[in-house]
Amino acid sequence: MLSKKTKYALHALTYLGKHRDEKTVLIHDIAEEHGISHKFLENILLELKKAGMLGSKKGKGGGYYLIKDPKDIPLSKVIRLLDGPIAMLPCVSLNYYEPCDECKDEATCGINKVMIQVRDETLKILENKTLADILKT
Amino acid sequence: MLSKKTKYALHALTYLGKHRDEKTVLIHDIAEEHGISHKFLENILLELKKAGMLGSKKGKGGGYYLIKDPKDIPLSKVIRLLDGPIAMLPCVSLNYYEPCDECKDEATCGINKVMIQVRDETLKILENKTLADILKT
DNA sequence: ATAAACCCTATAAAATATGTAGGCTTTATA
DNA sequence: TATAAAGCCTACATATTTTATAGGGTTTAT
Repeated sequence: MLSKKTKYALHALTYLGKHRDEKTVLIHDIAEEHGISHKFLENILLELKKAGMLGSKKGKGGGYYLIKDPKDIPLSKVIRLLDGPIAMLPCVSLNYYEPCDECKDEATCGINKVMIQVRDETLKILENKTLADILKT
Repeated sequence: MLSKKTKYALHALTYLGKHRDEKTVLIHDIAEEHGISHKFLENILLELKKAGMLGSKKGKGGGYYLIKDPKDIPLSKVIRLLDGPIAMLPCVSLNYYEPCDECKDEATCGINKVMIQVRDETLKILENKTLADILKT
């Protein structure tokens, strides 16, 4: 399951996407809209900023804004940033690969094979669906 | 990511599948083969038994054995039993549905829509792939 | 000068996952 | 029939991760 961090990030991005006409949006407003702790969300937005998805303006009258076109923010990127691996096993993760301790031989592991399939089908969706798709509805 | 519990369960089932010729298999042997704590695995096998996948024989000379044909044990069943929901969000889980706290309206939530797709593609694999498929390799 | 707002790091609290302990019951067999 | 082997069961302990909070720093409009 996605962590709250990731869910909050997705909601925040959605909110920002819906308010692109405004110059900036306050953390406070996003937090209130979705009943999220202000400070917790602050950390999340900071991460999104560091990852190059958001820009910010400091000081009075400041706030956050989308720095990219929503269609250029794939959901996979958001999830990986906040949650880490998308794959169900470390041994099939493309971005966070690690061998499984309990596995004797990856090459002949049937579990590995199935989870590669799951990973590929999942990524097929999450790398192609973007913030723009979420904003449509 | 799958929990160790689930991974251990899958490995244990695989082991049992590979030793169907023997009447029973000891927890000890499975634990040793994969470097798993004996007592932890004991709890897991008990769950698998209660779920009707395994049978056991008590007392001296006892042990566990597969009670079903491997092709009748879909991976989705094992994962759901040990890990719970397969879906990425509670609001799209078929077996463990719950609304998301931070979501204002599920019907118009774009995140929800995408995650339904991911769920469906994932289940298409995990409900059709069985222990038998894992045993093949 | 002041207040509003983001920036940053550290810590605390809560939840979950992982692992242990220990006694109980069942059963083969010497 | 005593013994040892093996699963059954429940509760507890530990470790890890997630979620949240705290508090001061920096920037900027007015």
